[in-house]
Amino acid sequence: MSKLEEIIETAESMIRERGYNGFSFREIADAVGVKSASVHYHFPTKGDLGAVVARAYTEKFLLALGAPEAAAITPKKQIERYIEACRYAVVKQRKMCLCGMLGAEVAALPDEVARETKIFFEKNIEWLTKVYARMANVGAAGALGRAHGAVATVEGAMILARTLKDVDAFEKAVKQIATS
Amino acid sequence: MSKLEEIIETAESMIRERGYNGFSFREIADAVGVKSASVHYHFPTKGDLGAVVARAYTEKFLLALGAPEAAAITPKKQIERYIEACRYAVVKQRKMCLCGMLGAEVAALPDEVARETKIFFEKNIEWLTKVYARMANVGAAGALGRAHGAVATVEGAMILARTLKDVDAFEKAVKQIATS
DNA sequence: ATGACACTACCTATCAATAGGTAGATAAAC
DNA sequence: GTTTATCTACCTATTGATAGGTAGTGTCAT
Repeated sequence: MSKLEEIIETAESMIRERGYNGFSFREIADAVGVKSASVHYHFPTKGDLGAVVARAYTEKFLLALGAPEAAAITPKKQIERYIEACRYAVVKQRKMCLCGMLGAEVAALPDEVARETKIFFEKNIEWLTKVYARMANVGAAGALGRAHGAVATVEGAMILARTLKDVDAFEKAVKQIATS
Repeated sequence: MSKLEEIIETAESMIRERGYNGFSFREIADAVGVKSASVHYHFPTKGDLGAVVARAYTEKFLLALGAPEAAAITPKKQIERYIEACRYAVVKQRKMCLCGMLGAEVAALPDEVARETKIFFEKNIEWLTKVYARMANVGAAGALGRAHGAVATVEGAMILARTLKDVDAFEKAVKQIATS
């Protein structure tokens, strides 16, 4: 892996653990094994780095979800897949969702980072809305509402699990979306 | 209002806007009209301040909710009151829930602040579980699950509304808890 | 094939600003 | 005359960021 990729990966990990204001160029440089000036070479400002990390995360996340209109898989299974992606983040990686973290801190972010964070949620809602719309008993407005509810619940469930130091809190919280 | 009270109030406001790592003693001092050394007089360390702010917030929040076993009010109305408290925070005050913010950043917090944040969620879940348990069609396990789901959804809904700059996203997201 | 040049990705060294925190003086209140 | 709440002044560490140097790689006209 190139130093550039290592920087992005390390930054993602640090933001997901301690937030945007919880890491520094020097910490990333130390973790990667370069000097902080080299991080600035790739990303002139902290906002540049944050925006690239957020965009890469969004892309990776959506790729893992697959196409929302995939006929080979039931919508219910797709919702379970969505939850599974977040479960992996909080249970296995023991970290927040990157954009859940950035979303909480949104008022403290440079514009370009806030913009990418917003896009993450817009695309999540778009994906979930399409999936819910495929369900038999759900109308257009209902799908949109359920999509908002699902994103919110999953993000909140991650906060809950980490704060309570109890991964089962995540399971309890998301059970509603999975079974509805 | 005493300077001490002003410091606590200002700290709460700043944490809810930009997070624990998003404010400094000097900013609080400037906002209150004292010197940063005077803030240190009341709160020797940042952790001391954070812990007091979190504890005060929890107390205030629970007081606004009232007793969970209040027979004069239906459980459904109590859930609506819970949502209303959070709606006020995000729609009127345009800020995160203090402990939603701290919960996201929990890995970056001093122990004493993380502890108070955890207590906030434990008490929220306790309150909601008691309320849900009063509902006719809900068992003990169901009440606990619904309580976790409600806290998570509400916290996530606040993140969503702020990031999307759309207060209606909060309404869409919490609609599920209100009508279930 | 070779020398000149430019580009990439790092480096050293440094900057001004800000961070959390401390020591000790002061002035009013009890 | 002790306590309370503030102040001035300062400390060390860290922050995001910049300037300028360097080693290795590739390109290209001669």
